[in-house]
Amino acid sequence: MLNFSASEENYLKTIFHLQTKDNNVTTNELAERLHTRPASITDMMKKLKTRKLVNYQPYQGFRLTLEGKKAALNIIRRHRLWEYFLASKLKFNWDEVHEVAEQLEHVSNKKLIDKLDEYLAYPKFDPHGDPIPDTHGKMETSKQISLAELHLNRRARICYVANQSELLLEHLHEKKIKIGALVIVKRKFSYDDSLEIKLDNKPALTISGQLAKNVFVRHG
Amino acid sequence: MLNFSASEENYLKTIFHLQTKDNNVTTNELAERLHTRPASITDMMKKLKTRKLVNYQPYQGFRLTLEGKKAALNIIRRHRLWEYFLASKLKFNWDEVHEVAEQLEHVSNKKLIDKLDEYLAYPKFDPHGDPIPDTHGKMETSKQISLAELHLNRRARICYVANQSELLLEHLHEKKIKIGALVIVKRKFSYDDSLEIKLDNKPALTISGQLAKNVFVRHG
DNA sequence: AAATAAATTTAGACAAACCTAAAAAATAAC
DNA sequence: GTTATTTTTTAGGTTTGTCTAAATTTATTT
Repeated sequence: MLNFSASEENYLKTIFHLQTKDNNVTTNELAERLHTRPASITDMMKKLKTRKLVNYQPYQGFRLTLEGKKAALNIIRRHRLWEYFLASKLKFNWDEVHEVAEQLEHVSNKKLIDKLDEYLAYPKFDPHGDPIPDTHGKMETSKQISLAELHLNRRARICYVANQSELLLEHLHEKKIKIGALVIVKRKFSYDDSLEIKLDNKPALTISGQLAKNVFVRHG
Repeated sequence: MLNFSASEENYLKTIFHLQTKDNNVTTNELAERLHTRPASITDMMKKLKTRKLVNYQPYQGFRLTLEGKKAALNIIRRHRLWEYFLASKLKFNWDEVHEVAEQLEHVSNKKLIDKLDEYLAYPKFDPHGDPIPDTHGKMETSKQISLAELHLNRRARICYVANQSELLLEHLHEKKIKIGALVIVKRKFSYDDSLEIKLDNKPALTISGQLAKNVFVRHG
């Protein structure tokens, strides 16, 4: 595996997140995301092009080559493994892990990451619900979403609860909402963002938008 | 706590290790230790002086200010905590941890380090037997002695290995001599300074005086 | 299709952290 | 106490990754 500077890694990772099947990443888009200036993007694209990590023709935007994608997935693997570590072992809140992982991800030592992965028992998703690539860059294709984002009548399973305050946990207990339960959203009330859901095919119940935002599910 | 570049941190840490009560650190000394050129040391000393981290008068060598020492201890704390983590949780060999910790130590986030410390149950010594500073820079001072100096039949624990050459480390591995092991010197042969020792109450083995001088223990 | 606006690139500069080669200071040798 | 040697510093240069301002290309209006 080649070696990259922290800067190069941030570019690769961010291009990966921005590029889609049919849309190249643009200079301005990337500049904004990286809190840098368009001129800096152009500079770096030239460099990444000579390293064969991006395809780039002036004024045409850019996308990762296969090699670039491989590198990006490796960086994302590190980031998400550290996020998982921070949340599960060090008891960081899920909304605090990203910032720290941004730094840890640049420590590049294959053995470290593979041993960390093993230590964490090969987790498949990070605390935000994003899939963690394995050593070969392969990962699950589903993403964890909040109950508030779940479409009507789609079957999903509760897999995570964010912001685990005393009050929230008590409320969940009250409503008998548990990790692993099958859930289907039956109605959405845009007036107050509350939802009517069914849990494990039991009678429907209503929950607040507040609550729905903190309960996460995965399709399937 | 102020913010330092990885480079600055390496300088601070290394000055801390080199400076003694009565001897300033010299330019060449530091250059050799950091695998850099003397001219680069001078450059950096000027910078660290304006930041009030070292006392430095041209041609007179340098030493850390109180502020610089505080910073150095913080970096050493990070380094040794990561070493401990790598050895105790990720099952790295104790002779592999240094290299990885050299990278991890530059991730600066107080909460991360304090939570790591807590997670590791506030270890007092790293896998090489060096004491780990606490949040305030305080650490154990207990005197280590070499195995060669240990009295007959006194129980002690192996806590440190000096002169960590490839050969020495390999030899230790061969003899299954590990940090943390309980050791008792059973006989001393003045003919060649070799020793007969017991490790963790397993059958006695013989080691050379050469080796004994490089293996350090702590009573207890 | 010409004019205007927006996006992108080029040109030139800067800071950090290193380098080499030459000069200066301190130390050691005679 | 000069001279020679070693150590340290200065002067000037390089690379990486950033910047601003100006030029250029592409896209949008009218």
